[in-house]
Amino acid sequence: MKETAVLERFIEGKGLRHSKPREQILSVFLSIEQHITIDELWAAVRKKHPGIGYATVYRTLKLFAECGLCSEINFEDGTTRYEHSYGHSHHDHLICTSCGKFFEVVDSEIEKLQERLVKRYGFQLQYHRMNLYGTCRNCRVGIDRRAARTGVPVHSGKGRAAS
Amino acid sequence: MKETAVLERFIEGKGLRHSKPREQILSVFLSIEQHITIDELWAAVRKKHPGIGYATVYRTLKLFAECGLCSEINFEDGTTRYEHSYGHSHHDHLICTSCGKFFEVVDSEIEKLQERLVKRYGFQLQYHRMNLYGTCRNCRVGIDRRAARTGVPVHSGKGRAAS
DNA sequence: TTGATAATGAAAGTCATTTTCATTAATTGG
DNA sequence: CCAATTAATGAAAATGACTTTCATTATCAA
Ligand SMILES: [Mn+2]
Ligand SMILES: [Mn+2]
Ligand SMILES: [Zn+2]
Ligand SMILES: [Zn+2]
Repeated sequence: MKETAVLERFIEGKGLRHSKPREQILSVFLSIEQHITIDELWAAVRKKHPGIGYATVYRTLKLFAECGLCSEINFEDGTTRYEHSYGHSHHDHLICTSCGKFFEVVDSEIEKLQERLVKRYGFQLQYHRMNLYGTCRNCRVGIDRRAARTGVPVHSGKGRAAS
Repeated sequence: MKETAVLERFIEGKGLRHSKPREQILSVFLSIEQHITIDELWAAVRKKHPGIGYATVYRTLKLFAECGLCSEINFEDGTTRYEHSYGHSHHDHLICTSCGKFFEVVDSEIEKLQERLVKRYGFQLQYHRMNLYGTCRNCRVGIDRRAARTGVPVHSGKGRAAS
């Protein structure tokens, strides 16, 4: 099913009303393949549809989340981001703490072990969030160069996750 | 080394000053084995030491984080929590979405696979955050009972993590 | 004891949401 | 099509969790 159809069905199913702003926001949202903040999406939406207000983007994104078109992600930087979720399967994130570059990753073995882990505690897993923070190869080159200049090594060695 | 000593050394090392509020906050913080919010800690601190202000608790917690006495955690509920980190090794969290009960967990196999995963992308892991959300056994009993009464099944079956 | 200055408490400021409310726009029964 | 009903919207105000400011207090080295 197409995303617009997903939205329409959801709206009808809940006795809500169709509206232009929602269609326009969906169209712009789908055109951007990113982990986008409300402000960023609002800016993009306004370029094509100047009248639309922040609150409408905000409310519409919540609606999209409800009908499975998007999901919220949190990289602990103080603002929520949204990503497409319809037709996109589950994935986790690998984020460079230096330049912000990220990858979407899945490791099926880890996913299996997560199931095993929660079962040990009598839990039934609903969802999980796994963010791996580190430095990408590019940034390490820069860091090493700086370290060579200053004589101060910046990263410690093996770098096993802590805290 | 004792936690108070960790704090003292850090303070001396940075040329800061000892102060009663910091000692008092540390003492109360250490007495509470929880994932506590600033407000909760402030409330607990004020019971014993009424004069202490929110800002001081806030600043002191940041200080503790700097010297490794506590670390921040984020359960995506809008407020940051703090947990003891001195003498506590890395762990992840298993959280019941129904009652809020949680477990601190570690799966060494997962930790190894995380290393392997990031290497594939040329990253050097610094730290990670893994939160597993689900329903605990107790809550499922309640849910099943409700379902039996209403005839509406609440959880779907296998329940593999999504989103 | 004293001067320099770090620490503190109260209050004000930020900033990302979240809600309110008057107005606009879908929907629906005539 | 038309009017009544009420959901949706935009602008602005309100929230809430931090963060910072600033006048005052407490430390501490000399
Ligand atoms: Mn993603
Ligand atoms: Mn913990
Ligand atoms: Zn990078
Ligand atoms: Zn529970």
